[in-house]
Amino acid sequence: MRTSQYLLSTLKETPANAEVISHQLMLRAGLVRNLASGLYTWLPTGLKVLRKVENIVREEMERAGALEVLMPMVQPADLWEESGRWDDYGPELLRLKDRHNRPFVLGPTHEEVITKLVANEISSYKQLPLNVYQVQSKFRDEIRPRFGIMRGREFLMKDAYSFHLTDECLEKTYQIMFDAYCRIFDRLGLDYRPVIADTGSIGGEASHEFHVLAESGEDDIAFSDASDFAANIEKAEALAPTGERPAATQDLTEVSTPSVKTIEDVANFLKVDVKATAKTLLVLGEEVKGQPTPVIALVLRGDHQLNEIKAEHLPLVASPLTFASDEQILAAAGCDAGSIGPVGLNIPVIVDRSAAHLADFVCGANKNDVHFTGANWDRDCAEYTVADIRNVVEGDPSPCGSGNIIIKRGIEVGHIFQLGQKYAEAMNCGVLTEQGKNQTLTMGCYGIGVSRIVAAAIEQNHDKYGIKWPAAIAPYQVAIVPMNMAKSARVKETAEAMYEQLQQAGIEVIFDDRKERPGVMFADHELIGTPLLLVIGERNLDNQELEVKNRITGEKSMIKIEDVMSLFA
RNA sequence: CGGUGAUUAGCGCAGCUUGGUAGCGCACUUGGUUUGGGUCCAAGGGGUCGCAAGUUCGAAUCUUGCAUCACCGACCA
Repeated sequence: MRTSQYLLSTLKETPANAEVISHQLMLRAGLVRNLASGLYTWLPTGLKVLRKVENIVREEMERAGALEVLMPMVQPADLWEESGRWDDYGPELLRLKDRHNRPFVLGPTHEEVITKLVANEISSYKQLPLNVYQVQSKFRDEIRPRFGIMRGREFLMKDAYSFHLTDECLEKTYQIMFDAYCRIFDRLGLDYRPVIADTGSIGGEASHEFHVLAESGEDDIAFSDASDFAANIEKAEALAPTGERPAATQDLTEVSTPSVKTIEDVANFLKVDVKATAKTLLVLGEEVKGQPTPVIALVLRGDHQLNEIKAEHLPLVASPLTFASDEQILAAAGCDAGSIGPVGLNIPVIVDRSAAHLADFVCGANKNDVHFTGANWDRDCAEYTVADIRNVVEGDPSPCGSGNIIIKRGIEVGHIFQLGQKYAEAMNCGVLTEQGKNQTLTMGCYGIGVSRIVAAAIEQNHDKYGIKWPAAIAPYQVAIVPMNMAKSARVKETAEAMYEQLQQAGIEVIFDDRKERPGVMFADHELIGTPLLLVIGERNLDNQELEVKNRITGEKSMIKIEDVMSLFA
């Protein structure tokens, strides 16, 4: 490609509303342009990268035995009613109507469509297992799109779905896909980790996420410092403290704590360690028909934070997790938030394992501006259950039994699930077995955020000059940068010949034939991140040499013109 | 959904306090100059000042409403 015939679209200045480095560089290098919140146009350079990622994903899917299909983005609402997700999915699901006033959705994912298809197409166990995938645009009406391509509303996703007669067969395919995902991220040249994950709104049993490690990631990942253990913090188990709970030594005592609200304030005011306090959060319980909404108390050690995912998985607690309103708090506890405690509370109390290990602790007294000191479980509050409801923190013992927890940020670029029969059952998707009996299929599903990978790759590979693409996804492998081509016939001839030769060899080459000064060309190609620059200048032509600059290592070297092709061997 | 801030040329911004019909840098066009790290000079083109209403002889500027965009928060006991 000649730059004179190309849409280079680089920017010198960083657009004001781009926050993270990948978003800034994608705009400056002319990869994407914003259309509206969370919606982007891919420019030629960006699209080349996107397609490369897509092709690597596609090759590995084919190698894993998955079959490519393409499903519609617009899906009839009744499919979603059949699966139950019309009600469950929430406002991220964009709903719309056609001219006949029939309801549709813009697909955020395709379990319904594929399960319906398989229910219609597959009728015998002999056709199983089946694994199909597509690379297609998804639409999720995100509450807050941000970080450019990273959390857009419309984005490119590879989604695969597998269908099986037995759980054993599903597990086998799950492992094949797990391995395929590792190969994909290896080939992409990314620093990534597979982590144990929660299944979220998709539903199902076993699940792993694949995270690209980066400071700007939106997820916290808990690692063990002594083993391979890695889990999304949503899922990382906080173990109970070891040993017996210390015995009570203090009497339960009311203390006045006027206008002291937060747990830090209480600890400071009473001159105790936050770790010796318990905080009590009121959330809504699971509705029982014909009765007022129940309120549940969750008790945590003062320095710990509630894990909403763990909490909403508890049978008593409503899902999604909803905090009680001020009125509901007053009705249930007889005081305002800030003075609630488990002692004498007349609602179900669920205590985190660490909070349950406290003795002589500080907590609210269910009277405004009053707290207890010297509170003790069983003696002062007998009715409670213990559960793991907090986030792990650095230094906690790892749930794998070896080492301690460290926490890093990650960008979720892949997620695989063992779904089980949730959709197959709802959509009546089954086959005849060898014994001639109808059997519901069991499913797996496997997603990769193709467009998000482009942003994640930049987060991991950049410097102050711009993007440093891993070779596998660089838009061009090499750039020809001629010095003063307009004046030097020799430079022009050499550059043109080099361009011709590289093109003939099938190498993706961008030839900067603009009438620009060298600095402009260098800056542009460094911004775009082309891995190799061939600098052709008058001063080296007497020796039949040109300069090779490596964008990744920064190394410069001279090479004979006749030897250039050896760079691509 | 809550909070904060922004909206003036493709991009980055000034002008607004104190109302008089819009400016700077980059980018773009033309001519010249320069040519191994974002040259320099000159001349140009491009804006319903987010939208709507109001105040006023007169509104980018003051008032009100709305919209859009961004960031933070949605963990508060």
